[in-house]
Amino acid sequence: MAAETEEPTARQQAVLDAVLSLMVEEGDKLTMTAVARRASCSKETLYKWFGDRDGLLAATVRWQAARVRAGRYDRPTLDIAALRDSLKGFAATWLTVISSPTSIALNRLAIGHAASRKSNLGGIVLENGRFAIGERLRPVLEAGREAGLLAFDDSETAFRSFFGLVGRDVQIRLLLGDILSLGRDEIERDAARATDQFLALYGRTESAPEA
Amino acid sequence: MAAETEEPTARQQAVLDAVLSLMVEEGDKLTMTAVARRASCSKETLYKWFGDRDGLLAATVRWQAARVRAGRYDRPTLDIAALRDSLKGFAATWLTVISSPTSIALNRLAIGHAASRKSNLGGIVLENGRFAIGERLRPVLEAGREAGLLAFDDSETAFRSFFGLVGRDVQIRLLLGDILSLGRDEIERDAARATDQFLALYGRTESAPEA
DNA sequence: GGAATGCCGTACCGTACGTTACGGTTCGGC
DNA sequence: GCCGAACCGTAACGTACGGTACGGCATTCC
Repeated sequence: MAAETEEPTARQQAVLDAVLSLMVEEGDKLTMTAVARRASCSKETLYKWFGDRDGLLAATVRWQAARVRAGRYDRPTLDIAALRDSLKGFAATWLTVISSPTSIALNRLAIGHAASRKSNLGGIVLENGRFAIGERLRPVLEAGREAGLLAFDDSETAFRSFFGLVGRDVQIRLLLGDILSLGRDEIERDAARATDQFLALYGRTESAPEA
Repeated sequence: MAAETEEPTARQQAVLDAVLSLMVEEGDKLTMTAVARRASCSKETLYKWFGDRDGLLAATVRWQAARVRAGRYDRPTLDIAALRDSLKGFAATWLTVISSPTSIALNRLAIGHAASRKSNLGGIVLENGRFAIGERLRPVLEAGREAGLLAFDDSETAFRSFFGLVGRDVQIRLLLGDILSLGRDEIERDAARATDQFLALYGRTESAPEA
């Protein structure tokens, strides 16, 4: 019922964190009874606060999304080094997010829910994941274009190529249960590689094939 | 119990097709009773043939995989035009597969199963999807390198970049329920773009940043 | 022709889980 | 000190579904 738009109370946040931890640890044992036990609250309270199971899950997704979105990025820059750093930072952040156990569990849940029709968790996850990062990266790309550092017709197309170069097969493999440990070093290296490749494709100083 | 390695009988194939159709149409209503009704067989037969629910699902995944794997590709080529065509063909095939309702439903199922531990459908899907196409593309890439058309240290790394340029955000968006219609024209265009970008990054005649 | 086998349809069983109900406890306001 | 509200813990209910059992029918084998 609540948590539709308003901020959840501290106690409710604790409950949602319990859902997240349970989701990560137990995977599919995400039963209302288990949540109540983990959060040390009664099922009656869960239903009073969140309406039903889907409401609880939706609130959990939103709660985690709000937490991830906390990361901020500075305004568009001008020289190529700053642009590269900015892109690399985005790439590293994105890789860190999608390889985190929380993200994996959350996406699995949302994808499972997308199979049925009700309560599109998938939409919420997309809105706060893939689309949110796209919206945040767009001004960077367009500033790069205005500064004569990048060349592209459509920023969305350019972003999607960047997205592909960064993520490659990582997310789908993790979601399907592949063991794919991404350490900090590996993420940094992959982020740098993806950024260099993107600049090779869309940078003004290099060859620039059109999309 | 059966269908572990041997080919399923015609009647069993009909059952597995029923599972697939039900999976695509109903999403999560994939109950044993529903399968039996759709396939006009008894539940007893289902359990006799496939052991339990997971066995049925595993057999279904294998059955669909065998069908997809039917597509064959000619041996490595030598000139740049043939290489480009070959890559473009792979890209278009891959996009067609991942955007098909069957693939979406199957991957959703496998991802949901990956949350729990038992019976890794995820492994089977990975093995017959992502990894199978990688193995098939590798000789093409290596032939291209030997012919002096491509430059890369590790064919796996090169392939993963190609994979990212082709798929981008398509699969995760579809899995999360985003409406993203990929027509034949769009697939052809995307495949061509991804191939050109890949060749720009790894082709010998262009700039070749190292991975 | 009769027995056996394979399979369909359906009824049945046990369990897990979402949801509700209720008794007991804590706590803020008067 | 008393009242009501909020909430915890747990019991109880209804249902959905995986899995099993059984009666009937068709086909095949002797």
